[in-house]
Amino acid sequence: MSKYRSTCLIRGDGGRAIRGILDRIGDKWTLLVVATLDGERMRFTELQQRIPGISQRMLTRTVRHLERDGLLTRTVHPEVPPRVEYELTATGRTLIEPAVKLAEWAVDHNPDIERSQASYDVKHP
Amino acid sequence: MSKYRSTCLIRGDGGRAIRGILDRIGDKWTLLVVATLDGERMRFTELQQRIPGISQRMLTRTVRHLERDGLLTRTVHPEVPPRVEYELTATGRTLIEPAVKLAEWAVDHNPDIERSQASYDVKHP
DNA sequence: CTGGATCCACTCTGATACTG
DNA sequence: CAGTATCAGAGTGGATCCAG
Repeated sequence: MSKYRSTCLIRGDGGRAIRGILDRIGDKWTLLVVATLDGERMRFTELQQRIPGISQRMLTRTVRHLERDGLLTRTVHPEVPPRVEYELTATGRTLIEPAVKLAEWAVDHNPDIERSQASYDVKHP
Repeated sequence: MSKYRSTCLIRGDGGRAIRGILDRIGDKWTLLVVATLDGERMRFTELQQRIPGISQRMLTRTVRHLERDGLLTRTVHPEVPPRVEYELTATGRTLIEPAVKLAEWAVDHNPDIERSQASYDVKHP
């Protein structure tokens, strides 16, 4: 038997809750944006510089989604040239803890997983 | 400042670790399969029945990926008709805890998020 | 500086039909 | 029973160009 009967939290309602959060953070950049904003207010360009590889388009899309979900605030300063600052909301900050748990799991088990993949691949040509 | 300086776990190496795990579990069915197998050995059809909406094709793909990653074992019994049983490995079981944390976060904050989305949508027609 | 608009390549998923 | 094969639709991400 399992120690985690709480898997009902994942399977409950046919998985709608977990599906919702994965739709939110399961994409390529969302968690990186959230982690980068952890504890700091930051403007668009700085955010882009701190996330290597993200394009303007994807950064725009990602912060828009996060703003819509209420996980960050977007502040436009009425200046020329424009200055826009992003900051996590209280709700957004609470996401960091479970996300870090997941990252810890990834770091801890990546070696095992990569070994398993390698051995699987030689057995299934 | 933030309580979670451990965000370096997410941002470290440019996000490769977190990207890896999201590629693994960020799809539509993987976490549901893992949660359904929690603590039980189960065969293909039973698994499919317990995960409403999953197609044969997607269940096959999902368990194959999980097998390759070493998160579950696939046991083929040499019988007719065939019987194939799936079971989480030790590594697979360790994934459940962080996944449940994420699901808890989703359940806790879904009301807030849905309210935020609704208010965002009326303001951005 | 911020980010909208467009185009394209690729992937993910589902439906359907077939098989040892 | 437990898959494989094929096809089509939707979504995602990247590159590029343009604008307030």
